[in-house]
Amino acid sequence: MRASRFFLSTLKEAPSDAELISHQLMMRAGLIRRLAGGIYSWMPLGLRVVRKVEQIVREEMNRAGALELFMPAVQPAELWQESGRWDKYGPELLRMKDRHQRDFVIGPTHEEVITDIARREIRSYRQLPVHFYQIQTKFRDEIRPRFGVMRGREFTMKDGYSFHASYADLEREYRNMYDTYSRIFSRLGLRFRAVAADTGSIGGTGSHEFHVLADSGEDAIAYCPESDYAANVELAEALPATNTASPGSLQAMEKIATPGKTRCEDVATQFGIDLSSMVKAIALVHEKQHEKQFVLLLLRGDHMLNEIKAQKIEGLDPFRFASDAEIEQNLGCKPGFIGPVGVSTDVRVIADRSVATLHNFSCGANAEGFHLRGVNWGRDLPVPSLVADLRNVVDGDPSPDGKGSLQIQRGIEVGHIFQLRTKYAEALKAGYLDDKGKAHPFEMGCYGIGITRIVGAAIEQGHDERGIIFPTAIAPFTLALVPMGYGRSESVRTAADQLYAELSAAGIDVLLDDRDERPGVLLADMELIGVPHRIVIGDRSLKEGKVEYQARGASEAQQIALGDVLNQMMTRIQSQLQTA
RNA sequence: CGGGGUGUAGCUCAGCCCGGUAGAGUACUGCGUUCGGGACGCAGGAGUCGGAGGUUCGAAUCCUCUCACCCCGACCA
Repeated sequence: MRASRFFLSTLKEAPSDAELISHQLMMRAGLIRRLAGGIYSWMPLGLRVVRKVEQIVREEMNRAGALELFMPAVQPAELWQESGRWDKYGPELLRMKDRHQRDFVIGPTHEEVITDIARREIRSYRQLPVHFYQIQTKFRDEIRPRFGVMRGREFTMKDGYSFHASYADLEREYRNMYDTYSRIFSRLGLRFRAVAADTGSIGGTGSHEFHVLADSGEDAIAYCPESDYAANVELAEALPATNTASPGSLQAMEKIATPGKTRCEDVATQFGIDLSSMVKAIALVHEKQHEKQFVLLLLRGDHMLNEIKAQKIEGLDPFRFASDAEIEQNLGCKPGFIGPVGVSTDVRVIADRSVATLHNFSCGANAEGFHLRGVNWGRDLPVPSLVADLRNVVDGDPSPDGKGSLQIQRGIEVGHIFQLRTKYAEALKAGYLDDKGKAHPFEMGCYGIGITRIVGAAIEQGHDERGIIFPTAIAPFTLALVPMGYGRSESVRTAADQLYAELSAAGIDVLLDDRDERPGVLLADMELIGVPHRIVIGDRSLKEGKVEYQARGASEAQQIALGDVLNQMMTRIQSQLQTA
């Protein structure tokens, strides 16, 4: 491609509403343009990246035996009502009516449609297993779309669904997909990690997420460097403390005035104690039909509540945070000073494992402006009715597999695989006949990859002060030819044209920057848009029959003889595109 | 949904407090010089001042309503 005939539209400054670095760079490089909140156009340059990602995904899915199809983005409400998600999905599901006032949705996912296809098409165990996938536009009406393409409302996703006659076969395909995904992200040139995940609202049992590692990631991953344990912190178990050291001497419980100190940090500072000997009480209300139960969850001051873990506690699902009025009514005190000491037996108290082993701790006194210190279980308050794992793991916690300690790293979720089992097959009555003529629901798996999010994630992972550094596999152009004075120097033009023809003929995605701009502009643009390989052609080195090569992100350029360019570039590029 | 903020040229922003008919940088067009790291000079084009209503002789500026976008909040004990 010649830059003079392409559409490069770079900006010196990013729009002020772009906060994430990848979003800013995508705007500056002219990869995307915003149409509405969370909705973006892919410009020609950006589309090239998307297509390369799609192509790799497609190749690996096909290689793994999955079959591509293409389902409608617009889906009738009936299917969603049948699966029960018309009511369950909430406002994220974009609904609309057609001219006959019939309800439709713009698909945020396609379990219903694919299951409908399967129940119509698949009758016999002999047709199984089968795995269908598509690369489609999805729409999820996020409350707060942000971060550009990373958390947009409209996005492209590869979603695949597999159907099996047995759980064992589903497990086989699940492992197959685990391996396929690992291969895909390796080929894309991304640093990633597969982690055990919560199955979330979609249901089912086994589940892994694939995260691109980046500090700006929205998810936290707990992993153990000494083993291969890795899980989303939502899921990672916080083990009970092992060092049940003797309490030493028990202090007397005292009530101390702490006016205005509503936060654990403030109280710990006043008391001159560590945050880890504070106990914070989180007031919840469990409400289900006529039941209404006021609950206090106890956590150490330095720990965070894990709502997913709490949800799983018997008798807590569903819960919500208590209102100020409910707190006063049950504890006789404003939030900020509440605690577990002296509460009515109507209040259910659940303690985190790390709280249950504390001695001489401090907490709210259930009196405005007062906290207690020197509190001890059994003496000052009853041992909690339930001790559970309620908190997020933190850096340095023991690994659940018992092999060392955990570290926390941030990641961007770009892939997710699920064992759905028979959830949708049962809801939509989709099944097959076995060799005895007996009917069974399908065992299903579902496998997603966020295609457009990958572009953002790759930039989060690869950039510097000059712009994007794309991995070779997904760069919009693989190699930039930058002539110094294309319009002025006959020899430069000849050499550039010849190299362009040669490299293009060899199948390399070359961008010849023949624009009539000053050298600084050309170089800056090629760096901004993230072309990983660059050859500068100028009269200076051309006199010695040489050009300059520099990898994006490398600190120095090197001279290459004109005749060696093709070979050297082929070798370099090929080595970076090696399949995992 | 609750709180805060911002809407002025394609982009970044000033002007608003204190009303007098719109500016800078960048980008764009033409000419000239320049040309291995986002050049310079001259000349130009470009804005319903988010929208509606009101106050006023006069509104980007003051008032009311409205729309859009952004940020924070859903971990607070």
